Amino acid sequence: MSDDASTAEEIMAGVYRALREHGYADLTMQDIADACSKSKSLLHYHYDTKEDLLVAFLDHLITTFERRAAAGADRPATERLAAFIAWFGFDPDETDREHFHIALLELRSQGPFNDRIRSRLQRSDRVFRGTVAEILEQGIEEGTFEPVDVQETAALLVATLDGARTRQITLDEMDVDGDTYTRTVARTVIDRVIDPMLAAGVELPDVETVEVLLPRDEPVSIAPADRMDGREA
Amino acid sequence: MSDDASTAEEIMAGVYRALREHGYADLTMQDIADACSKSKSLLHYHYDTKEDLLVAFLDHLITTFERRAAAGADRPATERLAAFIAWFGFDPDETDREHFHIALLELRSQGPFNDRIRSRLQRSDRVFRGTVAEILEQGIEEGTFEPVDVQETAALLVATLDGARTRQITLDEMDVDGDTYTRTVARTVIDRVIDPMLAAGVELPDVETVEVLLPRDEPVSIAPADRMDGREA
Amino acid sequence: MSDDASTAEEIMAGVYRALREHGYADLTMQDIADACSKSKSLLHYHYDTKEDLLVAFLDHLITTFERRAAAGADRPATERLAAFIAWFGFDPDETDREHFHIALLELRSQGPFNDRIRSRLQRSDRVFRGTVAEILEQGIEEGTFEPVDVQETAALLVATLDGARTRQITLDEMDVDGDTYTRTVARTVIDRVIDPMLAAGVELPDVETVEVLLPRDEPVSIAPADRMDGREA
Amino acid sequence: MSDDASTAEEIMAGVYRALREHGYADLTMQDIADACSKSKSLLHYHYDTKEDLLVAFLDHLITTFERRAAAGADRPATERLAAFIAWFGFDPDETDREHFHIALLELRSQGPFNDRIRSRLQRSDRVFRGTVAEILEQGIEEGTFEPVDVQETAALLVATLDGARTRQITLDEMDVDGDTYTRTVARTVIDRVIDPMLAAGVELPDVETVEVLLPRDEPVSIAPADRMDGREA
DNA sequence: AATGAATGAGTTTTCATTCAT
DNA sequence: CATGAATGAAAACTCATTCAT
Repeated sequence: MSDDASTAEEIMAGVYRALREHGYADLTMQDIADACSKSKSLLHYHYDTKEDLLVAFLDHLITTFERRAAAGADRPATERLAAFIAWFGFDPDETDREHFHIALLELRSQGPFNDRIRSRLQRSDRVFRGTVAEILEQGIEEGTFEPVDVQETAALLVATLDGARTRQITLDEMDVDGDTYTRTVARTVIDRVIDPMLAAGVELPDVETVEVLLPRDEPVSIAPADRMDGREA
Repeated sequence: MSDDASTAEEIMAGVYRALREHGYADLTMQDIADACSKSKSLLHYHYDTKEDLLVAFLDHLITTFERRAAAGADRPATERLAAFIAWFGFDPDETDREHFHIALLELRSQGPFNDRIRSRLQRSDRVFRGTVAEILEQGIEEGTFEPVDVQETAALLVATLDGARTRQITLDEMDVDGDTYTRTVARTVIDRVIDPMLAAGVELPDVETVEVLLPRDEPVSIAPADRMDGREA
Repeated sequence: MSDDASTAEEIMAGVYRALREHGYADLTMQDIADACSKSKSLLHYHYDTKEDLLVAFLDHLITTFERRAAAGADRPATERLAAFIAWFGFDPDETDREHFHIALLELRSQGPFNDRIRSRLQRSDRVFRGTVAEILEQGIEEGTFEPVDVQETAALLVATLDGARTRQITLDEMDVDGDTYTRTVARTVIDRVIDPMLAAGVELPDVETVEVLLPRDEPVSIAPADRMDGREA
Repeated sequence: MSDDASTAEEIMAGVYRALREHGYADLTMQDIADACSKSKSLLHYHYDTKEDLLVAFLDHLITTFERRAAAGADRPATERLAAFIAWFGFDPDETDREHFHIALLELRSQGPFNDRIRSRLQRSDRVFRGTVAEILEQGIEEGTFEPVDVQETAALLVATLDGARTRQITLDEMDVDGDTYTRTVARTVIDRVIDPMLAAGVELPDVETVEVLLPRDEPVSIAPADRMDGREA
């Protein structure tokens, strides 16, 4: 299995790299093949069509995120929230993080036109908002957060952080007062939205130093059944 | 010139329609030609390359927005801000508004890979944030807004509204508690961010009923220089 | 029109040549493009798919035959029948004739698998048998043929001549007693089937010397509407 | 050997089935592999190339026919001739019979382009015509047939029956007066060609009820030498 | 200004074949 | 014997762009 999984993983890594180098619109099977040092034919051996491959990649991307989010579930709510915000904009391994968002942004532009991709984007939205909502609920139970409408707040936070991230990526290096777009917006949303929500005496850990979710390079094994379906019996 | 302008306008309208029907990645010159009932050759007569055409279209899109924003500059700040928010998510002519955002979203995915497009996206960001910042300054001067960091607040509002809009478009009909994503987020941002910013006794006009920017169909003439110059630096 | 028709004609001639050089199974669009000194793209400009092109070609082939058959309709029945038989196996321009049959044979192998091709083959069968049946009826009316079952006889003659022709083509130069397969069979079918059908004193003209249908190279104009449907308006 | 033969037989059966389902032009090794529930690799283990496999299949097809024909050699000539005709068009197990002819028809279209296939088609022609010729000679010796040119008559009969069969297969369900093409033509050829050839008082057994050649399912062992030798001269 | 015809470079996909196991 | 993984070569088809008119 380790060998099989490795091929699938190499392909996923290839999509990842190719996607951020070329963008969705200019992404060719050849680009992906080059990015993982395999042949185009092999990609088609594992995934019937380009779309199948990209859909599998989206699934992979989201599943990876889910596992990372789940991995921090035992920490206090304030730390988890700080980690979530940090993941959007303060990761020291900026490059790696940015690539995740670029990949998602690129595929996102296909949402309005491709049902299969849209259904994955919807899943990713449920995962994002669900994660934040769960953190908020935990905080309210713990007494560290004032009671607020959890769904609305989650929607606001995700929209804001995602919007900031998207703008930063697409505009590249557009700074506000010498800081990145995402950092500026994240700080402001903490000041204006999150701090007022915290119970008296509670403080959000510094998003600059909080440990971001999972260690970055934990291998996420790809279940062959999920996305490998060569044509032969 | 009226005739020239009309052809250019028809082409721009064609790009607009083709872009939301096919998306950037699958947009062909033929799609655009079909959408404006012209021949591919004619598009190439006016714009040397497909990229030239799309860049001209982005310029057109942003200029149109600028004029609309400028047109409301004589209204009070609270009304202007309500109108800006409404433009993102409460326009009764939902379809038309959505198309603007789809068009922008599609081209945005090219930002990281295309300098010419990115420079236009940067301009559009300056226009968006600049408009909000100017409204905030006006409100502070008028005394209807408490003094806040104008740049930060503008960045936050634009990121939030844009993020919500983007998610709504790409996810299509993902609702939060029976409302659209954008509406939910807009209401929440008003509650948590804008209302606390208003001076005592001041109220934001209802975003559901405020008049949204400019009349939608004012013709925006397209300067020939913008579209004929072939490659730019 | 002459110019348009010329392009369509050149393409048809290219299919004709490519088909006999490569056979249906190994026929590529490139083969056809080479055979008419055009680009593959041009073929796709005029015909959306390879299948469309081949279907158009079959239509062209059958229509051409129909016109040739119709052209001899004023001759006496015995002469027409002799000409029909000669067309199958005694044409002095053997090469040209053989190509028609090779083309038909190749496409025929697709009959059981392709509805559109099969419907054309059915049309060609109606034309072949109809032509013979009409000749027989004319002969019976003229009194040169004994009354026979016209449909059955036409079916027999077409099956026999076609079967002989097919075998000759696929076996290549399989001779019976130093004559070609088709010649042998044609002579035998004249002796055993046709001669007994002739009225007393009537003789079938010599199939070796009778004039075969139409002059071979009359241009058959191809109605653009029938088979040209580029995508542009 | 029984096990070896069984694998080879399964493969031959696979070619048979795949050929009639997909046709020669669209026949892939994968189709054949699927049709015999084996892997592509196994096919290549037994036959170096696709062409080798198809040539072996043709050999198999013809050998099978030969054995069937030989098996009836002790019956009277009229019965053998009726059985031969019946085999073309009156077999109660119509489906099975039709598949033989489809398979042959499909490979036949390659005759003009492939020497190895053509040589097998020539062999099949010799077998067919030889069988009929031998029957005719036997009949003449027995005194049931009038003396006729045996070669010519055999050529005529084979061409006619084959031509009818081919048309029926490629046109599918083209009937003449409510009967199948082959039946109509077979009846007519009996009336016009065979009956006049019979000695006075002799009658051809009813082709509808005569026993057709061999029992259909006798296993035909495949000589290993035939299929293992790779390319032949 | 406008178009239809034409093309070259490239795209996804297919497929016979090979190879390691 | 038998298979799954892998690949190179080629297939149909696409598309931005050019050109003659």
